[in-house]
Amino acid sequence: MGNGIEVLQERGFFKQCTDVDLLNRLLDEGGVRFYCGFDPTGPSLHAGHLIPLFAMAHLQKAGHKPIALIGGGTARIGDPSGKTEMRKMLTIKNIQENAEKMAEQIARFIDTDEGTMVDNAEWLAPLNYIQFLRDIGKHFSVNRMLSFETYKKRLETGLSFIEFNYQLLQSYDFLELNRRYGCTLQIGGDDQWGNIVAGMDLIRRVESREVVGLTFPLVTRADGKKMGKTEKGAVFLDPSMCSPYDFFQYWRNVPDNDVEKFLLLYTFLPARECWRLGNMRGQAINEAKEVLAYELTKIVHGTEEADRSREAARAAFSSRGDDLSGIPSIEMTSSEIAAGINVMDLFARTSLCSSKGEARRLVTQGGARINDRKIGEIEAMIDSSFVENGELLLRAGKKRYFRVIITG
RNA sequence: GGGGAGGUUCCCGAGUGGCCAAAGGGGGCAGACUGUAAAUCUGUUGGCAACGCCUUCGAAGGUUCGAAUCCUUCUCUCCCCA
Repeated sequence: MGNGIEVLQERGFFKQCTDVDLLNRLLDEGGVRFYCGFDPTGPSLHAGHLIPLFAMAHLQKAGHKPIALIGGGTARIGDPSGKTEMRKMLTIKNIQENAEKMAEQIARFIDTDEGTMVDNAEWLAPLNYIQFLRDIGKHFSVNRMLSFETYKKRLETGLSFIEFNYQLLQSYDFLELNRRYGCTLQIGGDDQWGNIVAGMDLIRRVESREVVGLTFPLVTRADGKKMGKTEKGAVFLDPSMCSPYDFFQYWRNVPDNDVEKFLLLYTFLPARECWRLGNMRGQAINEAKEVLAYELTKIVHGTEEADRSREAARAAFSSRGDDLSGIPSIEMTSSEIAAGINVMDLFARTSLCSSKGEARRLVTQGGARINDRKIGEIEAMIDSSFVENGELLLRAGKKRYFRVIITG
């Protein structure tokens, strides 16, 4: 078994490292304490967080000890890295709620025994300003900070002092984790490079200890679309914000040229298998996409949901299978449907259309179907005669499905 | 603190009294093509009880028959000076 670094390199997690030789020496010794931060600025982790989660899992499998740092303190500030605008301030209560949800989600990826989940609010919140400036602030050169790309960019659009301080806080986190847990490695997305290097420098100055930083490449899609974005927003890990079926479908529909890369990054399948699947061409690569979607959905939502999603997708798009239960649904009473409901009203009630105007457009343009029957008239009334097997299968366009289950 | 420039629909960005629900681009959605891919082409893109009505152009007032466009106050951002 290797020290973990070759796994990361082989699978595409390796972008930059502050000192590869040192990293190798450290990892060879085994049991390295490493950390990665997650700021609880939203109610759920999303596709963009998957890379660090998988990286942590790989390193843990190689025998190292992860620390998932929840940025309950730093989230009160907002990291300007990679952003062009200031992030709006969140309430402390809000941040705490987010933090709890994120902790649960992170726990799906790493084994969280022995207190490997910490919140930096623990040491950042009680900080004394004057003391912090004396102890930590003196080690930072504004000139140097301004030379960083992230700040340069923000100088054009505006950078508040509070955001400018983010780097000091993240550096202090690294220092604190080094002191408390002997943490010697910080990993993160490449947009964190500046912050990681700053933390490394701080530890060298204050503790005279050498630590290492490693970043992952920022993942992009071959078609230039934003990673993890759907028409309705981000691909969240929280099933109430993005259903397992929709999550599955996002990965099932990834561009051909990304399949191999994503299999390596977002599944635990052996690299050899990823390459094999990624090499498929034409029609055949759909099989590889299904594997990608299935494996990832399984990790995030569990085997049962992954099975249901796959079955539903097969039933909807191919002749294989007939179990559509994995497709998102709402319920409607039989008396309600017996009375009849207008097509537009019906579609507008599902997540297929967000307004009646949108539903009208869908129907007018010929994209609305119920149980495979095209509905082109906006006045059309849907009643019991449309029901099959106790439900209505609504379809918008070629690949968006939704079920209306008739009850009572 | 002084001076200047600005805040427009999901985003960027036109519009400086009626022809403005607001150009253009991006994004989204739909149709054609196809492999539940990409690329391309076409249409469409505030809401609704829809030949009409309502809400939107930083916020609140005001002028006017009529304002995103004019005036007042407030607020936020950027730039220059201190």
